[in-house]
Amino acid sequence: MPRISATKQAILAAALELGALHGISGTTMEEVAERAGVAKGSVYYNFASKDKLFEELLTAGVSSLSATLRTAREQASGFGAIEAMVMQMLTLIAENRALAKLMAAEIFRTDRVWQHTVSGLRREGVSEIGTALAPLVPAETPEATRLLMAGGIFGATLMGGLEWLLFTPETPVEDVAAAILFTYSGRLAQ
Amino acid sequence: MPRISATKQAILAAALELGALHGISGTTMEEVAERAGVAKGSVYYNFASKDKLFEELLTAGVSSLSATLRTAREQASGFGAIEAMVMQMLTLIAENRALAKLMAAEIFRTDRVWQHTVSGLRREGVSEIGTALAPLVPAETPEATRLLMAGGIFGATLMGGLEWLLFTPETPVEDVAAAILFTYSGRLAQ
DNA sequence: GTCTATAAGGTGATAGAC
DNA sequence: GTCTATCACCTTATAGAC
Repeated sequence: MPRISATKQAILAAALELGALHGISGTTMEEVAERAGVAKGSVYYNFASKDKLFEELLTAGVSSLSATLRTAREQASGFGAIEAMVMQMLTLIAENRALAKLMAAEIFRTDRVWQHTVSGLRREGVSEIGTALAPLVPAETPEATRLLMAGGIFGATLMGGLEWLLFTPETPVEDVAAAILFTYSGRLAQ
Repeated sequence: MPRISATKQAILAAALELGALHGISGTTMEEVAERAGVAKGSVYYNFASKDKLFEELLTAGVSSLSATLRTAREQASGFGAIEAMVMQMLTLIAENRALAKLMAAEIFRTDRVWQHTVSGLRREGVSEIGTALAPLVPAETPEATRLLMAGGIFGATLMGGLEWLLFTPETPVEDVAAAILFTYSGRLAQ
């Protein structure tokens, strides 16, 4: 017995697809209703407001990313943890392409009601990577510096992942991960 | 004698600040006019439409980034070119914080009239970095792989730069560049 | 639970006086 | 060149029938 009705699920799916396409501000509740195959009144029966609707979508995405990164980190050690996190994050992006686009567009917004939610995405993602970096950087490295590095790895994976899906989607995920990880091998700086 | 009137400049400045704060869709022409200290009619006298207004803003930003990266690349060689590009891109982001936020939010949009403009930002940025990478990667590396790496470096710098400005703006730009570049030293993977 | 109809307010854009 | 006034439309949200 699903605790989420078919209608609610259809609305969420419609909102996700449209939001990825036109952004959240660019998506209207009318369009969402039409795409979900229900009337606008039904959308408002299931979600109190447009903000609540998208917040639910984003919250689910944040949880999903956090859990994925944490699991990847715990299943490997040393630099292997970074490798696993990059790989798993790329897989997640590929599986939830629309959600990834939606979140990428919102990630630096500071004026939304769900700001806390999306900000949590970056913070949790970056801090998971930061934790994995701790044993890999010199002992005297300040935490802020480590978080900047983590932000860089997070950003590289996100940008690389979206570029991959937009321009060369036929490339296997392993190759994309390998390309990003190659930059950390030290062979560029030789 | 400026070829751009004071009014036009005030409107562009207002649109930039508001756009960085609320996004482009979230910014109204009424607000832009108010902040610029002119009437809405004057905004429309200077810009044919809201789209044209923001397109002008974004176009200027793209040119600026492209020029900066090209200059940085040409003034150094080998890995030094990557170092210079990261450093100059961070400097540019710091100097044009609002523009950087505006562009970051639009960079993966595919449905806007200025899509071509913003898409050009990423493409030109990534391809400049890709050019600098050519002598640094194994000879048999496909171009697509090299561009994925370049996208990663671009994404790392953008994300690192925005995190820097949002959370630890007192950190000197050199330290931020050093943190990002450290990840390419190979010392993480040892 | 889902629908239709409508309210209430905002938005991009234009006309025409000055 | 800049202003005020206004249009036509769109958007979120709600009321009430079924």
